[in-house]
Amino acid sequence: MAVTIRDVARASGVHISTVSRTFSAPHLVNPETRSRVLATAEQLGYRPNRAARALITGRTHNIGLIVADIANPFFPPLIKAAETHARRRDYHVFVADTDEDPIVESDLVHALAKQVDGILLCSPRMSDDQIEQLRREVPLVVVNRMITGLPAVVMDVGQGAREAVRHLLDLGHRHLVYLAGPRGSWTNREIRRAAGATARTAGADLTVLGPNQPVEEAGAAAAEAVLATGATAVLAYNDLMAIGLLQALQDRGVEVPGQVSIVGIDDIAYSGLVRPRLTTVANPTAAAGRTAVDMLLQQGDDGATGQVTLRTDLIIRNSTGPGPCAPAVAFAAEVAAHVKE
Amino acid sequence: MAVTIRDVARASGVHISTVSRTFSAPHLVNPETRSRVLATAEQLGYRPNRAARALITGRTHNIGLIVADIANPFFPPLIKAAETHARRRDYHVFVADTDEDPIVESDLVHALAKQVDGILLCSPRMSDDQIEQLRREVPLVVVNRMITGLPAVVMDVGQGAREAVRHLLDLGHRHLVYLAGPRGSWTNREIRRAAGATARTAGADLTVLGPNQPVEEAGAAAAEAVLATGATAVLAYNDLMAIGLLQALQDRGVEVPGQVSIVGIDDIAYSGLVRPRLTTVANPTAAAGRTAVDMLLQQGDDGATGQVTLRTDLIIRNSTGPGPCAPAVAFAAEVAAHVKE
DNA sequence: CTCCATTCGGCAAACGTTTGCAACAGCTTA
DNA sequence: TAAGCTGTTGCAAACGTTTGCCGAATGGAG
Repeated sequence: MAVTIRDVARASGVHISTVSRTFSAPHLVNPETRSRVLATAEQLGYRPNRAARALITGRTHNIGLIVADIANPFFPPLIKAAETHARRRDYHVFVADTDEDPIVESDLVHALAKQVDGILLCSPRMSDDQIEQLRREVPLVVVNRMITGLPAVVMDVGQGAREAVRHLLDLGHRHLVYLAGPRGSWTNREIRRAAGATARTAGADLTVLGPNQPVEEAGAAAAEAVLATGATAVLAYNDLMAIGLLQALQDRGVEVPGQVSIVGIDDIAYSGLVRPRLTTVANPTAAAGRTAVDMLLQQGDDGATGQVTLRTDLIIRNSTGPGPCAPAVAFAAEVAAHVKE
Repeated sequence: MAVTIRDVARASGVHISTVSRTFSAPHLVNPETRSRVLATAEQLGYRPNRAARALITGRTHNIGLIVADIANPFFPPLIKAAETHARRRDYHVFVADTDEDPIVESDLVHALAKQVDGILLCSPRMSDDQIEQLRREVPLVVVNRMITGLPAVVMDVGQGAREAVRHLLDLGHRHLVYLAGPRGSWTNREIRRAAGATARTAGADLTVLGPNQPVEEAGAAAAEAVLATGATAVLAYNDLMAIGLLQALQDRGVEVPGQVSIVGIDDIAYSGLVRPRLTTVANPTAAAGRTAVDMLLQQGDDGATGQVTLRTDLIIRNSTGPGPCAPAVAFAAEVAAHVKE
């Protein structure tokens, strides 16, 4: 059916091993022979069969990429970057979607394990233990989760959350809400901790609302609860929820940022589309995808299991504005300036 | 290293062929033996090696999914649906991104051909000839493109465009713009043709602006050109461009839909987020993904090469409003009503 | 008790590669 | 001139499965 190494060998009058070497170890074959083989291969339209190659070398040149939800706009840039980067290194990428379900996640790792050289686990919802377990089956790199001893690339969302809270504090907000993300999310815990600590240090209140599914609807559904807390500023687990909340508040006649300020996280492509434009913490998702691929591919060579942290950036747009204590804050700043003199 | 069929055979005291049959043809093995084998397999953590299986059966149980741009919000729902659907049928999905480049597209098909049982080509940018060519290398199903003799699932964007134009006409617009999509896009040609015909029949003007990359920036960049035409309504190749245009117009102080009406196509998740909410043609992308997978998997069985057309729906939101001839249209409608009586 | 059909399981070839080993030619070196 | 390289090629085993074929065992019919 398909043209194999054997056909090429016959057509160019050499042994199949020579053809094989022409492709996998060119320096071992005479340049003249090589070009002859290459020519006939080209002419016959020969393409090496990766399955056969994988069988003997044990390397499939495939990697798996498991995400919670392909349709969540946080992931596509990461997927795209990872895929493009992997392809440049001659790897193909299986993409799979767990629908936020840890069971599916674990099943997927098993199912993919034999077909790939490694798996990128993005924002996993499994327990640390489970991940440790799976790790013995197949090389793993986790994204957006820190597990000791496991190679990981995380976006420093804690730093971003701190900056965001400080920004709100500086604006004169004293009572904040953290609109939490899904149970099992490492990112969620990080944000919560960082935001809580920053608020506490400043003597401000932070109410946590959640857990929630990381989708727009959850943000919208939380509107009442947010208003009930009496808080004047909200940090949301992600932009999707922030946008949902933003629109639900607007529908209720609540002004943003007039009455309530909102900060999202991720800087998805559409956070700049809503009005007011969303203040948010930008995540370097594309860089994360590329870095994760690199780490996965290097893992084979040495046993290096680094953990890379990528910095995040607060992007101040128009969904945040002065809070009730803005005058006091301004006064304090002035005093501080005088003291400095 | 990994546990193979041989290990299971040894551990359960049967021949490897029996183990193989236990998995691939259970009815051929004694229930008692079968459960024993299953038990040891489970205990040893045996997972069949798909590469080896593929080598002998010729079926990889993988499919390829090639899209122009993963980060374009049109695709993720399609990818997600296809992946989930495929997995339910025990297939894994390679996802690849061509960056709108027909060369990359063709290379990708070649590269993937030997590793998959078929490829889903979504919104391909190649020429019909090239696709016909590739088709002989690997089973293909194209999405959003109609090529005679080739299995395809298309969303009836022509119908959607007609509805959209009629909607604008009914609102009293007489001079429309079609903000075209990328060269090589079948969808683009369809929309253009349908919109042009509908406008012409009604004696209205339709100016085509393009081709353009199907991204927000292109929509924004077209703002001046749109205004220069003097048109009062715009149909855009996709929501991304429509949104870009919408915001660029607003930035220039042009009221939407007061001065210019805008209709998008796709109904991406974020078309409802902008203000005014975007009137758009909803595409059943998830259904398309599932259908395409089904067609691809059936293709092996029989040689059926159907072409499925999925209907689209005009969703009227707030980016479209009355045009300059609204009174005349209303009068005509009234006359028509009287005539009917 | 014999014969036949049926069920089950073993044997071995095959899938398309890679790769260690050996063979050979043509050199260089001593 | 012998010995030893170096560069190039062929040979054959191996990777983990599937599957056509065959033989053994079992049970029922006659």
